[in-house]
Formats: sequence, C-alpha cells, structure tokens
Amino acid sequence: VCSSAGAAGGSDYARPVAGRSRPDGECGDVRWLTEAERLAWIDVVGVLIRLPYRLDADLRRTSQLSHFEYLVLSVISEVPEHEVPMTRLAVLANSSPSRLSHVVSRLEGRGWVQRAESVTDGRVKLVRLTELGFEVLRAAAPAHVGTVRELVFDVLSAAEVEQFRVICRRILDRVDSGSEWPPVPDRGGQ
Amino acid sequence: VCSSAGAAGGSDYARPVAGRSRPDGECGDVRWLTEAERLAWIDVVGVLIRLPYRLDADLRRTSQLSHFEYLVLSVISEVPEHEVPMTRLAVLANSSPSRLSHVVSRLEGRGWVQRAESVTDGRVKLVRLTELGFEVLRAAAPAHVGTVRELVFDVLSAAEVEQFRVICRRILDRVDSGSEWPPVPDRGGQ
DNA sequence: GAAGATTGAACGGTCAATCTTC
DNA sequence: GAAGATTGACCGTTCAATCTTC
Repeated sequence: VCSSAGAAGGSDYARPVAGRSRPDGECGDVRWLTEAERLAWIDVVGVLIRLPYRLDADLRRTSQLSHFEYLVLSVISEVPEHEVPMTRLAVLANSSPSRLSHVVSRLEGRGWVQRAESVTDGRVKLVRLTELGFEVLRAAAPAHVGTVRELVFDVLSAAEVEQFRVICRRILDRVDSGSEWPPVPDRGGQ
Repeated sequence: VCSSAGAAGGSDYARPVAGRSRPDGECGDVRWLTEAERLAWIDVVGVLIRLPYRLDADLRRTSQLSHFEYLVLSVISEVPEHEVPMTRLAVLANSSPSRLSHVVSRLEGRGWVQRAESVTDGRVKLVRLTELGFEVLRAAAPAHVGTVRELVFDVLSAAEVEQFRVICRRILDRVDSGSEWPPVPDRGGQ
C-alpha cells in the first residue's frame, strides 16, 4: 500500500502499500519514508505504545496511581505554594481541559488535591496539593523513578540522553505548531 | 517530593520531592534523575502523550481510522498472502490479545478484514485483509505519511533518525525484559 | 462574546474470566 | 493443562454542549 510509516515489531506501515521499488522516498507525489526512516519509525511507534503502558502498569501496581495522575500531582508539587490554575496545569501536564477536570475530580475525591477560587479572577479555578496528596506522591516517587531509570536512562549514555531531548523537543515544537494545545512556555533546558 | 522524573511542559515530576540540593542523582538510596535526565524526561513524556494524540486525531479526521487501526491494517498488508495469525499480529502491532480481538471485530464489522481458521491448528485464527480493507489503507496512507513527515522526520537529520532508532530500540529491549509481551522477533533494521 | 472550566454520553482499552483445541 | 483467542464489565478519555465570569 502506498503508505509508508513502519509498524512496530518488524513490519512496516508507512511504505507504498504493495510497494514497487523506487529510489528511497519517492512514489507519485507523496514523499514516502526512506528505508532508514521506516526502520526508525517501527521502533518509535513501539515506544509510543509500549512505554506508556509500562509506566502506567508499574505505577498502578506499586502505588495505585496512573501515570497521568502521578504527572498531575508532581506538576502541582513543583509549583510555588503547591497551587496552580487549571489551565496552566493542563499545559504543564500535556492535558486537555476536559481530561484534567475529570482527573482532578477523582484526585479531589481521594483527598489528594483541593479546588479553590482565584481571588483576582472568578473564572479561574486553582488546584492545590493537600498534605495527604503530597505524602502519596512522596511514597510513589522512588519506585517510579526506578522504573524510568530501568527502562530509559540506564540504557542511554549521557550523549544519547541529550540527543533524545533534542529530538523530542523538535517533535514537540512541530506538534505545537498544529495548534492543538497552545505552545508550552518552555522553562529551563538549553 | 523525592520523585524525580520530569513533567512535560516545563515542570518536573522526577526529582526529590521538595528536593534539597545534592550532587546530581543522589538522595537517600534512590538514584534520582540528574538535571540533564530530568530535562530530557520532560520532553520525552510530552512526546509520549502528545504525538500519539496527534497521529490519532489526524488519521481520524482524514480517514475515519484510529492510529491503532491503521497499524493493524498496515501490518497485515505487509505480510505474505495478507493473512496472519492473531497472536503474531498482536506482537507486530504492539497489542495485547484482548485489544487486538476487539479491534479486529470492529474492522471485520466494516468489512475490512476477515477471520479464518488455520488448517494446521484449530486453535489459531487467521486475519485476512479484504480488498475493501486494502483500499481503505491505500487511501489513508498518503495523508498519514504526510503527518509523520511533518511531525517527525522533517525536523530530524539523517544522523538524528539513526540516533532515534537506536535509542528507541534500547528502550524496547528493556520494556520487553519486563516480559509483558514476549520479545519481538526483530526483522530487519541494523 | 470570549476565556476558564465543567458535565455527561459515547467510545475504546484493560482485566479477569471463559471457551476451545491441542 | 497449556496455548490461542474471545467476551463482558469496568474505567478512563474524548467530544460536544453547557455554565459562569470577565
């Protein structure tokens, strides 16, 4: 099929479907993937599907917490006063407003965060980490970092870590251009 | 919080929670992330969450197909006879047996694939791509490849593509070690 | 009317249980 | 009993509609 984007595990899904052989990256007016790109994409897709699954599974097993819930709690924990507006939290946690709202409701139900009104703007809702939520995060952190180390950083050299960051940063800039979410402020790094 | 794994968008979720400053990567008996790792992880998590979302959204909009459905169809299309056992398809598509079964049922309902019995082993169910399914895949491919190019390969040099592949390959090897899915056969690449 | 946020229905994935064939 | 595969219930995400405050 005139497709060309590489499936995971050894097949490919982004190559001219039922592809005739042509010079790399050419077929009609579509710029198909080159062989090197195809092989890379297969592994990229594998990571996109399976790494989040493992992060989630390990976190749920060790801490009764989804990866996204962990992300939300940790983002709040890193912010001054442990309190942040929903909209900003959504950006920092890579979330849609809707998804975040649902999750915060659940976390609030467990007593891990509280909602509060902004004094300066009645439309803005603030989310605050409770002492209990902080404890939960503190308890979950070591195991999670262990997983991240084991699955990612333990197998990468310092140079590769930097390469990985640069590559991901570039991709995110493109994803942001599609203006689904507004571009992220980009604190630190570089 | 003694956490240390970097949230997306500029915050961090994998650093000693309420972290005191210590030499990079040390705090009690947990090996927290170094500053370089933390910054990288923030962007990695961003990609893990937002890239799949965009791939899915673009594919649904242009082709009424989820990214995972595309993946499944394309994997079958690349296999001899356009026919493959469920178990092997699950591995190639990074899927659990259950998820694959549900998806194949949906695809079958739309007439894009067919199920068939194996002649040699009655337990094995084969999935075959129909002519209609092939057409759907062929029609969806150009736009999808366009998205993949735009979001990923257009912003990477040839060297970075190779770096990306190596990094993802290493991570996948680790993810496989956790023996959730059996290790993938690993055709081609290298 | 736009920005910030929430709601509920629909959809898709996960998990545990089940079924069949070896 | 193990391997291959499926099922249904539960849960989380998405999307569109809604609500409130500016």
